[in-house]
Amino acid sequence: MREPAAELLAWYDRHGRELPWRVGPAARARGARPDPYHVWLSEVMLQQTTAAAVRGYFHRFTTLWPTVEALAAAEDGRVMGEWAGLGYYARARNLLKCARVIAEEHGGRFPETAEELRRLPGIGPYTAAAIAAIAFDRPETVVDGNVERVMARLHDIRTPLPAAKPELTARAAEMTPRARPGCYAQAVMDLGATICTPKRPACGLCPWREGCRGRLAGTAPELPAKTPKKPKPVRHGIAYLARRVDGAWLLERRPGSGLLGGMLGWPGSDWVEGAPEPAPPIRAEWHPVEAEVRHTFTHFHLRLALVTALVPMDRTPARGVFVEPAEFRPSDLPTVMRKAFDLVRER
DNA sequence: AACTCGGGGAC
DNA sequence: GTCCCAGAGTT
Repeated sequence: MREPAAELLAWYDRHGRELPWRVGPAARARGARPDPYHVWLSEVMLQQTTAAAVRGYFHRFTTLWPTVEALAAAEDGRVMGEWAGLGYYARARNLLKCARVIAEEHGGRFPETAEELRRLPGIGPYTAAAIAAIAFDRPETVVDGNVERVMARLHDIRTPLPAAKPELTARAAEMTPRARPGCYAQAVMDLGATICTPKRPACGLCPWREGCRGRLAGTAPELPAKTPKKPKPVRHGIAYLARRVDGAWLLERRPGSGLLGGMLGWPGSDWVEGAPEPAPPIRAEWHPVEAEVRHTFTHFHLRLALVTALVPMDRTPARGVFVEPAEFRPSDLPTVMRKAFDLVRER
């Protein structure tokens, strides 16, 4: 049998997924390389996000902003609006920061080494290695959730995450080939996404089944072990959806850091575990809405009460700004805010 | 090392 | 409902 890396690359050439940010086998054979801008953009979008969710966003971003310079020149609110719904909004803020550093300090070209890439906003150990390997053919080792799972099973490593991370990284590095490191990185991740899945792995189809110690020991489906996570508390809040008589909606740009940072939203109370303190953003006759918005964030469940009001033209809000119907795009809202709008719009 | 930070699909 | 996902930044 061939080296494991060669075995996996052969599997990848036959079974690798076709994705918009990838260069296919035929083009690669002609010497084509992926655009580093596309690699970077896709890798940031793919952080903790499935390929299926990224597809449409990747297409819209590359259409609106074909180069990193074009993205660097975009307005913040426009980029945040296009990112709306994809989640983890710090990624979008750092995406813009990074684009502007690349445009202004690097002449519009991405650095080619993982070490240099790592210093840029929003590029951590994984993304730096991924860009260096995929875009610049550097023999870097990428370690994402897929690689951790594959390595834990292949080597039957039963230490729970995150403590097992250094060992998993070391194992992954040992196996990384000098040839085609970008393809190899994507191959391991494809293996994790399609064969070595979290539940019910398809070991019978796996190119590494012969040497897999986890499969032989019967531990594979349970690996990697993880330290138990805390239960999510329930927080409560009130959102105020004010409509002016001309149809404008009262919206607020959220602070540039923290939850939903930099995104557009409805003014409201703090979100707390007890009873929320009312905080109407404008003097008006508020009407409660029967239904509430339920939404789950990374570390808490939210139940959001909604109130609405119709306000006259001459009244000034204490918080937020009125946005005319012509310039209001519900798709600019993060999901929890869009849910609130959808509930109120129907009434 | 532990938290914070979204959203959707699979189960 | 829980778990997972091509993780990074902060404390």
